[in-house]
Amino acid sequence: MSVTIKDVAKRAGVSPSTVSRVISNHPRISAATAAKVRRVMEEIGYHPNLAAKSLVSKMTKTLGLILPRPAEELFLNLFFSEFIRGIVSKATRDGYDVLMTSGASEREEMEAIKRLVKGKRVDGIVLLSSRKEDPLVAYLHKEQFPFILIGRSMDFSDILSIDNDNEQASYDATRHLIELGHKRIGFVSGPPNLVVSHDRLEGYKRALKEHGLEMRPEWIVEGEFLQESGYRAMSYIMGIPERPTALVVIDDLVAYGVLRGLNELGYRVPEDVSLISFNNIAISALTTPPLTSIDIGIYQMGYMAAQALVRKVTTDRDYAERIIIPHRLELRESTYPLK
Amino acid sequence: MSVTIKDVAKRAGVSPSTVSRVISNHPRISAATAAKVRRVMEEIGYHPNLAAKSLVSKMTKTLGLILPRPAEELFLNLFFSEFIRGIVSKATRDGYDVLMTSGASEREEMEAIKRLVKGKRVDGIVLLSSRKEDPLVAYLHKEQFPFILIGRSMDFSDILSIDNDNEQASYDATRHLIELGHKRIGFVSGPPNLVVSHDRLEGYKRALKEHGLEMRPEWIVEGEFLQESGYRAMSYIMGIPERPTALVVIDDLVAYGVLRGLNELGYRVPEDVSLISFNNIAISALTTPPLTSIDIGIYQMGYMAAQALVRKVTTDRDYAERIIIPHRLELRESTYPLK
DNA sequence: CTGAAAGCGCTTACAG
DNA sequence: CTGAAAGCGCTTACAG
Repeated sequence: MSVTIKDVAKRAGVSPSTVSRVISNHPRISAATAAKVRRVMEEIGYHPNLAAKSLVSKMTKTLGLILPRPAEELFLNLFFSEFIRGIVSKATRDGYDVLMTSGASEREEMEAIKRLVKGKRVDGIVLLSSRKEDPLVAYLHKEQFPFILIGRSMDFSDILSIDNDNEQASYDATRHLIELGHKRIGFVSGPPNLVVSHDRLEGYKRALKEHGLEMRPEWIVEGEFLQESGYRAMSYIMGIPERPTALVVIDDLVAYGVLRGLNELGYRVPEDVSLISFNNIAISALTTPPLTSIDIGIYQMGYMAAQALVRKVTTDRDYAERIIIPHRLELRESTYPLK
Repeated sequence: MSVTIKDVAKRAGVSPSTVSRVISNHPRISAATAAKVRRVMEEIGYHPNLAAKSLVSKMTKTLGLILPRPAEELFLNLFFSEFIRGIVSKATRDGYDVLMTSGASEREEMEAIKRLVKGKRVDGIVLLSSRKEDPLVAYLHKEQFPFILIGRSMDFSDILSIDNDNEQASYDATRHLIELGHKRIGFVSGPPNLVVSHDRLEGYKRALKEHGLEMRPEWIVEGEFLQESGYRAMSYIMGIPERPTALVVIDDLVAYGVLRGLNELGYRVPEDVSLISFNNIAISALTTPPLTSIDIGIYQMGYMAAQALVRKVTTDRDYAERIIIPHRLELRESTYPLK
């Protein structure tokens, strides 16, 4: 009923094999034949059936993407679309589509991934999560299925991953405050079990140490990637006798909560407290005052992830690497020289 | 090399046909046979090859999603992830995956869609755009390929689509301001060629008319779905001798710009100007003051879109309908009784 | 440079 | 209730 390779062959007066070879640009096809076949394909509107193609070629030209579960999505949600755009742009450009699935629980997630892998649904997988002892990572690693991890694995060192240098980024953020003359600098962190929280905290500590500044445990608060978390941290941290004059905040959304908290307590930003945060999502330019933020190149991360995964999928050799996306300080009005 | 239906058959001592029937829950299979086959499948880790399955069944169990082009994405970007979540959740629950593609230009977009349709890559398509005279809509309509449009088509009345009642939503927003005692109410709109701008403007007009209030052309400003657009509108609209005391704004992000503009001009919200907007995206609760906004049920729209499309794909009969997602006023601090 | 044939891993009438 | 056979639309050694 729909147009197949046989219809083209018949009409062009060649065999199906030849049509197939024209499609795949086989070198040993005469220019004349190729031209004729192509003309016929155009005429009768032929499009290859991808299922048939992938059944025999074992390639799907598809990249799989596991959506983070709602509970974990909070952090990702705000730059998710940017990230997706990066992945899909590059994938499409390279001739790949992107297939998304999700699972409501860890078990469902695992089933979804098995379906993709065992069902030969995709050629490679992008993993947005980087939990400790992640079972998805362990599974894909064991199966030797091509995948790329966004973030950093704490369990395996030989997997393809893409990340920022979060330690250095946080060092740079802290140094920026130090250069403005701040001596008492606090850190509003995220969940302590996430690698990104850990790395950013380390960078902060190193910057203080290298500049001979004091680091007090009470200046460091852990929390969630939620604005409420930043909000709540303020009533605590601003009640300390020698309170910080500047804060490094794990994420823009958290910084937004910090901003609200400070406002309510009667502090002004940046006059009373300077604020620098991470991720540079859309809202950071929109707050009052606009937030100085470390841009982590979200779109680029998606784009590069697709690029690296396609390369891994198409080249034979074992390919494990850690790709680092550069960060950049976006200076806005929330940071201010200490008076 | 990978486990196929034949391996299962051999090991279970039945024919491949029988295994296939067990997988598809064919009614005339004895319970004993089914149990035995299932056990073997479990034992040797069998997963059906989806390409083979879809080659013969003509079903892909996949929904296609065309990403909006960057240029048009501005409006969608902020609730895009929410929408995707809705689609993917429901699709996954119904056993469908979601395939995303994009095209950098209109031509590329059309090619992408043809590839999905002709290549039998997906069973149905979700279209996020609803431009006037949209060639994608026209193509899918002509091909009779199952699809659902987010928004409203101006060209065809017989296509499956999902939308808000934007006219009524805007009526409700305006009436809210009227009930607070406002008499001079302005409207900050979006691009005039978008259906959504048109519908919301109409609702605003109807509310004013029904309540016997004056409607002045200079109180209506058209623009883009950008915060700069709202920002710029303020220097104009607040310079009018009899300026509005309240504004209906087409989108939260635009309202954010309005807020900034009013701040700079020395007006306070809501004391000097009340503000209500649409979409209730994440940032609307985070502004100062938080914005009263019409929630349009973005997640639900995605969820219902997937549901309706799956139904259309799985049922034979011709199925064209306009689904309306209810809206809801989320009252926050940007609207205020007129003093 | 091109064709005939086998096969990828499934499903589904047809027959029993 | 179950099996043998044909076929979905491609690709790819093999042979010429």
